[in-house]
Amino acid sequence: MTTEVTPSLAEALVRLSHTVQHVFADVSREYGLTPQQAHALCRLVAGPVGMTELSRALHLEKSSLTGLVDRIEQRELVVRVRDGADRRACRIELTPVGNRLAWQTHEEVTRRLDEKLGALREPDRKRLTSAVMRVIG
Amino acid sequence: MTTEVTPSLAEALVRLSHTVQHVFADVSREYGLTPQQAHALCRLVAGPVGMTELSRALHLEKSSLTGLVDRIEQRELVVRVRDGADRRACRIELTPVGNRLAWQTHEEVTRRLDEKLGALREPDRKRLTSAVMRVIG
DNA sequence: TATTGTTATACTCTATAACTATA
DNA sequence: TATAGTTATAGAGTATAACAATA
Repeated sequence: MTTEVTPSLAEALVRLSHTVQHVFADVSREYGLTPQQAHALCRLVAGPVGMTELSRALHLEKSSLTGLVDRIEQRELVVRVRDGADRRACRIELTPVGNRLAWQTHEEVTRRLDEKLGALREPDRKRLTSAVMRVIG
Repeated sequence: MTTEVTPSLAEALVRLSHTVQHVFADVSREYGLTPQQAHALCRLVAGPVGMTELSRALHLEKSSLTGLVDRIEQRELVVRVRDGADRRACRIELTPVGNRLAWQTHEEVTRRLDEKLGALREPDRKRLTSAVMRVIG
């Protein structure tokens, strides 16, 4: 007889995050991206940002981001656009190809997660979404 | 005027999982571990497993796991124990030090997430937990 | 002085392909 | 033949420290 213990919500969230990361990794890979590259591209869909802000969003040191952006820029998925007002700064912008790839990745990740959420009804989804939003601020 | 769009539940879960990863990375680091090492140690708390099974649990190629285990074994957080029955195989076991570190990491991650979950009332917690359980199977 | 971003360096993580030893 | 695990290799991700240019 197996003793099945219901985990705490926090524990469940840790496991969820690993599951989501695996889905994210699988999808990224199918589109020829590393998970980190895909994460950066998806963040840029919301609009161009500077290196400092992007590094904060991705929870990375700025110096770590330099190489990451170098590689996706070499693949022409993003461009560094010099800031007109502040000559130290730049904005990282998606190219049309990068934008398409970001959306495709995002859609496919969402689709696979939705599959797993299949049985949930709309009122429950709404409630859960707002609960999650409260947690992540 | 900003147009605030409510994300889908799947999108909210992706964002939540990034938040959890950041907490996990912070805590791991404070305990002198990489997130990957911490993940492996936490998985081993459930009991010793072979390389093949551990690589499946961590969503890694076996060959990637070899180095990861090498490094935590050098730090005496785990040991490779040869399997008596199958001389090709081994079980990865936590040492007492590794076990303590795994628990500490787990507890601290849980504590920080619980802080963020503070805003959530019990009915929401229960519903969210069961939705999350459905996703992670 | 503070901030933006890069470079240099050293490790860690990861996959692919080829391999050894055992089943 | 199939499975458990390793090695060799190459590339990507990451942090720290030091730096250049600009504010």
